[in-house]
Amino acid sequence: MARTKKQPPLSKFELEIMEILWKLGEASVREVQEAIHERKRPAYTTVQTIFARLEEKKAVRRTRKIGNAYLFEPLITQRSAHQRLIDNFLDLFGGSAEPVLAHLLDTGKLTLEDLKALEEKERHRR
Amino acid sequence: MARTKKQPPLSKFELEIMEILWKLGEASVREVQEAIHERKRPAYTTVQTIFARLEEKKAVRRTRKIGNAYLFEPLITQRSAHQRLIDNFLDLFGGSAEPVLAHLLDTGKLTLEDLKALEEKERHRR
DNA sequence: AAATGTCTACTACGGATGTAGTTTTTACTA
DNA sequence: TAGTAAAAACTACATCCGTAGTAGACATTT
Repeated sequence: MARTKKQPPLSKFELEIMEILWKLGEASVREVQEAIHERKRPAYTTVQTIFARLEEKKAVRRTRKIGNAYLFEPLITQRSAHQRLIDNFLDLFGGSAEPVLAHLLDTGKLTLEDLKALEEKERHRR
Repeated sequence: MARTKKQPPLSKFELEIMEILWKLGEASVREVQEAIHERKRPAYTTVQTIFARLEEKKAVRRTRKIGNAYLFEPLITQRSAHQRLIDNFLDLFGGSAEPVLAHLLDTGKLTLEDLKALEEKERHRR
């Protein structure tokens, strides 16, 4: 079958940028940079570099130019990116979710109540 | 309080080596290298390098020498390493497990039955 | 049009990681 | 004890990532 070119993974910071872009829909480097909480706001050119890398990775593309700045939009969905992240992570644990869940329960990160709530939601979803 | 020195994270490959070492308990570089399925078995010196890095990270230590080879043993538990991995991962999703779980359910990686089974186990565990 | 501000494009750099070659040491063997 | 095999120790290197500086282009404002 026609394989869709496999996307390279996004790094933590690249993902943060994408999260903002998914929220804004279309934005300039400046807008994204300023959307980052000032405590952790990196230099403008740092964000620019990330955009360049996201472009290479085909995760975003330039749409149009406003003044002398480009606007960008996502080329991948939040859902697919998250999916990829989760899959990669699960791979570390042999590919199945169960051991991870067990761990979450074991450490109290997930409670019986959480489980029940999820179950309820799941039941309604279908 | 007396802080226990924070361990640096383990990379994917470092973790794979650790998994083998946890299973073997105490082993030489050679033993670990040969325990890797030949399809993905790296050069002996590659494994050696990883052991050196794991030593730096205080994840393993040399115990004794057999012939001219050292034996190594884990200094950290599998549990703690997994915990760290999971925590780091959850950070990507805002620190809580719920969105990840939702995703797993959404994509069928986790079913209602899985949830119920987990719930049962959890109930018994306490 | 000249000055000023803002943006893009390019370059850089250190640490982490996967990967392995080369040199030196060590231990067993003939 | 000299030779050889195996391991240790050291060195190397490309790629990714976070981080940002600098030079040159372009747009907006006097």
